[in-house]
Amino acid sequence: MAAPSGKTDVFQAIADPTRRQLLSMLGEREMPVTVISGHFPMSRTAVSKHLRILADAGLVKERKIGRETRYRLEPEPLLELKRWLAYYERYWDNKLLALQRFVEGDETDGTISLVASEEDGTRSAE
Amino acid sequence: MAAPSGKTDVFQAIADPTRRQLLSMLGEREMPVTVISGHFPMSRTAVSKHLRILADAGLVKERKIGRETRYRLEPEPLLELKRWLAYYERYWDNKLLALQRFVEGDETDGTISLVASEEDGTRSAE
DNA sequence: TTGACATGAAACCTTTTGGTTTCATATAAT
DNA sequence: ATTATATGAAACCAAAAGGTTTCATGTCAA
Repeated sequence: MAAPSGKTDVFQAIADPTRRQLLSMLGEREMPVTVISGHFPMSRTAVSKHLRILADAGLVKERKIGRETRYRLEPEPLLELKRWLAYYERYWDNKLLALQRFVEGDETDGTISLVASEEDGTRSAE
Repeated sequence: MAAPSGKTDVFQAIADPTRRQLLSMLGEREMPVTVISGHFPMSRTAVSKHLRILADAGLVKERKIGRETRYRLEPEPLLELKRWLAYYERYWDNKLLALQRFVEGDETDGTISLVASEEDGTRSAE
């Protein structure tokens, strides 16, 4: 499960479904490893390794209390994801996209005409 | 690079930096494989496989024109990511979070008192 | 002080990933 | 008709990922 190396990328960190579940679970409340791993079908050690990866990505913070280590969500690194995603917002209100495809459609064999996207039934010139 | 199997998860798809770069490149304009791969330090075949993964995730659409295949961005699946991320917005304007940590911070002696989760009834107050 | 918890580190194993090279096929160009 | 281009499929490979089991260490409870 990834060398315990430092600094994992946030995209990488959230790629795994188990880790996403961990995040949502730790968002609710801070929890020690044993309790956390009780919710998963894998060994405690495996969960522990996932937690390390999340920690390396800064998505989770640990805090020792007596003999147990509690983990909690640290949402800040998700902002990077948010920023990345923000770039693509421009494609959702798809005026730009429609225009772009119109232009591209032009320099081909003509088979493609500008069929607009699903939610824009208005405009399907032919 | 993943068996050419069907249906790749979008989180998985964007985990790879090369694939993220592909997305941004194909957002600009539709392009054939050879041109695309010219921008990457790896073989054309490798790029082609990345494109297949993106296509499996629905993030990219292909269209054959003569002997070439052109790829373009299909942003729609990113909405899943957006929705996922939206859940964590609540942690950024962190009133809730602050309160939660205050309560948790109270039981630093290791005795878990009242904070019992839905499913871990096992460890309730004593 | 002895024993039971909680946890991480190590070593190990199997499957997936990201990449390569070689080959086959379809279309274009001469 | 023949050759060149564009691309995907196959077979192969090394490294990373996701797990497991075993062991060591630190802390709490009797």
